[in-house]
Order: sequence, then C-alpha cells, then structure tokens
Amino acid sequence: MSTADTPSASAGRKRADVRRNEQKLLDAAAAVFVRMGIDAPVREIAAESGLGMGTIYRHFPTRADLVVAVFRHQVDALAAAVDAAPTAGTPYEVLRQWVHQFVDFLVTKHGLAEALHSDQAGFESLHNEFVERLMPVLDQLLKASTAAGYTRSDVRAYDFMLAIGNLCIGVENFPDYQARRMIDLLLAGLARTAPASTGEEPEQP
Amino acid sequence: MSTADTPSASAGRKRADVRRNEQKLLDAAAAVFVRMGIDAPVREIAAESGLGMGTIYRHFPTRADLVVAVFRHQVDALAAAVDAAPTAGTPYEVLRQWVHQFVDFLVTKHGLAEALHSDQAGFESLHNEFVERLMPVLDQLLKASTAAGYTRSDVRAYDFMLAIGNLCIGVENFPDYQARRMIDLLLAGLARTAPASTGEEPEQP
DNA sequence: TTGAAAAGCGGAGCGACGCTCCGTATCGTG
DNA sequence: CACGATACGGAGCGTCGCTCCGCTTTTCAA
Repeated sequence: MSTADTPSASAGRKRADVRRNEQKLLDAAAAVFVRMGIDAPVREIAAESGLGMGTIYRHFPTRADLVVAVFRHQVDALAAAVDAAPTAGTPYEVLRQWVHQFVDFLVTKHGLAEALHSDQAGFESLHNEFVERLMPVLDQLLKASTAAGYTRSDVRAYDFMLAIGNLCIGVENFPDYQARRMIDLLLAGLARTAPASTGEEPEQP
Repeated sequence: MSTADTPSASAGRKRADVRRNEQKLLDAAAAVFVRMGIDAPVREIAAESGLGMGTIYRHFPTRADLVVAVFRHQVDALAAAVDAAPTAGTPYEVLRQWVHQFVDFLVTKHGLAEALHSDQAGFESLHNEFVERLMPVLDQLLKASTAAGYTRSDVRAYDFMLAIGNLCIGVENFPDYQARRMIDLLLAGLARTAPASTGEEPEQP
C-alpha cells in the first residue's frame, strides 16, 4: 500500500467513459475547491461535474483521495522544484526559498493546511501523501544546509515539515495573522547561531 | 459585547435549578472532554449530565461557549501565572517558561489547539476568548524580554500566540510529531542573535 | 449486426452531527 | 394552595460523508 496503487493515472486500459468521467471529476473538484475551499461538500462536486455521487466514490474511495488526486501535479512540481534550483545561493537560502514555495502552495488552497492535520477519519491519506512526497525533499535540503554549517543538526525534517504546515493554518480565517513572519521566525531559529546569552538546546523531555 | 456578558458565573439571582443545572453541565462537559476530546457530540454531554439538549443550548448558545466556560478557570490561571513568576530568571527565560505552560495546557486538552483555529462557525468565540485573555500577558512578557535586549522587536504577540497554538496541532493524531521541539525552534528564532552568515530580516511582503 | 454479460452509473437512503422549537414540568411567590 | 413565570426535554430539521442496488451503457463474440 505504499508504492503503486493510485486509483487515478492511466493504469490498465479501462472503459472509455471511465477515463472521461475521472477527468470530469478532477476538473470539477478543482473548480469547486477554488470556489468553496477543500471542505466543499461532495454533493457540490457531483453537481458541478454533472455526475452522481456513486461515481465519485467509485473513483475516489474517500474525499481525501480526491483532494490528493487534484493536487498531485502541484505536489510533484514542488518535489521537483528542488532540482531546478534556479537562483541557487547558499544551501540555507535554497532551503528558505523552497519553504516559501511550500507556503505559497498551502495558503492558496483554502483549507488545505487545516485538512493536512485534521483528525477527520480518512484524511490520513492526505497527510501521508504530503509526507511521502515532500519530506524526502525537505530532508535533503536540510541535510545540505546543515552539512555546510548553516543550520543546526537537531531538527528532523518531519517535525519541520509539519511545523510549516501548521503555521499556515488560519491564514484566511484570521486575516490579522501573519503566517509568513512566523515561518521566517522558525527559519531563523533553524539557522545555526552563535549561542549567546540564555539557555539553549533544552533537552529536557 | 466585550466586557461583561458571560452567560455563566453567578450573575443576578436566578432560579435554584438553573444554577444547579449549569454546574451539572460544566462538570459533565469537563468529564466528557477528558474522555472524548473537545469535539465530543453535544448529545454525549447531555447524556452525561442527565439533562436535555435544550438545556445545554439555553445556557451556552453554542458548543464553543461551553468549551470556553469549561476552561475559563485554567485560562485565568495561565493569565495569572505571569505574576507569580516563581523561578524568575532572565525575562527571556520567564517568557520561555510561560510559553511552555501554555503548551502544556493546550496539548492536554484533546483537540483544543485544533478548535482554536477552526473555521467552524461559532468557534470564533473560543479564539477570541483566548486572544483577549492571554495575548496581553504574552505581549507583556515579550516586551519585557525585548526591552532587556534578549529578543527581537519585530514580532507581534498576536502572531506569536497563534503560532504557538498552531504548532501544537496534531500532537495526538501524529505521535511522531514533536511539537515541543518546534516550539523551542520558534523561541530560538525569537532570541536576538548575532546575525552571522546568511540573509536575515526578510522584509519583502 | 446483434444481444447478452460485464462494467459502470445515479441518487435515495443511512447514521451522525449541530442546533431549534414548543408542549410540558417545575419553581417560587401571594 | 394556586397560578404565572420560568426552564426543561427531546423529537425534528437541515446538512454532512458515505453506501447500496436497480438501471443504463459499453463491449465483444457470434
């Protein structure tokens, strides 16, 4: 259940209408997600697509699977962005830029950050998808920056990734909340700093 | 609608059963919240209290109001903890300790951090309660630490408080996530540091 | 071309949720 | 005690995610 069981994609040849409907569903879902956010009712997507709810659930066993499918391309792009590395500076700078790309992605999908860490049943697949695809990338960036001496070595990519996602929660519900500043604060904390005055490295459980 | 419209508390003299039932509801809600988390169905609380749902909603117009009422004492304690200041060290250390107390509170109430930033209708009151009671405290701690030269001055208490709450989201759903470490990372980013190598103070919008 | 089996589709329906509404029970005062 | 004011209870409403099965469409051998 980890490598290849994607219900979408062009697997073995299927009936023509099946492929057509799957595309219809993805398009409709994308449109509805933009209009109403990730939490839009499934019925709404059914209406938008002109198909029935049974069809949705046959293609995507749960709402989360539909969300995953809709954003898969963009997640892939994010994972690939690390290789492109257009404006490479220090490894820390590269890391920082990737993080901000990640944030850009999260905050433009209404409710995605919230859903990523939801305890709603079925949404673990969303969480898993993101972790599996993006954590290796972040881990690589982190290790590179640490190896070059720019960042501390005691931060796990997993924690850091969830933290970034978490900090994006609420951007639209609380317009006064400046998530980006807090992301920068976290990044500043990550930077290796000449530990000056007070207690650092608090290792007590 | 900001100062004194608390539906609970012992306002004007009411019928005896009303006061009795309000206490029953608070007790039942507290028990159910511990057992099933903040998101427990209202019906469950009604069952636990032995009262009807109508009674709940007459006392607390929305679920969020009930949550607020249940935790009001602990929020007050948290707000007061800053004056006690038992193990005072540097202002930064005091700030850090208070933050960790706040985190202790959040992570022991299953689902509270999530609810705090939920877009669910009616939950703004929960958010507001926390902001109104605790942000002044945090602001004071922050200003003190900054004035003493321990922390940067460009971080707003509001952002910082939401960030802390956000970082606590998912602790129980994702046991591998070490929220505390990320809180410490944020605190490290807050500390005034001899800015060494790479780009800091990113002020681009 | 045809016709029946295989495959897919649609939407009524289920259980759970937050919250409302109003007939009924309880309180407390004259 | 009696009666008006007050509060209670829980059936019921609208909405949600998701399921189930009778019906339609596609496919392909004859």
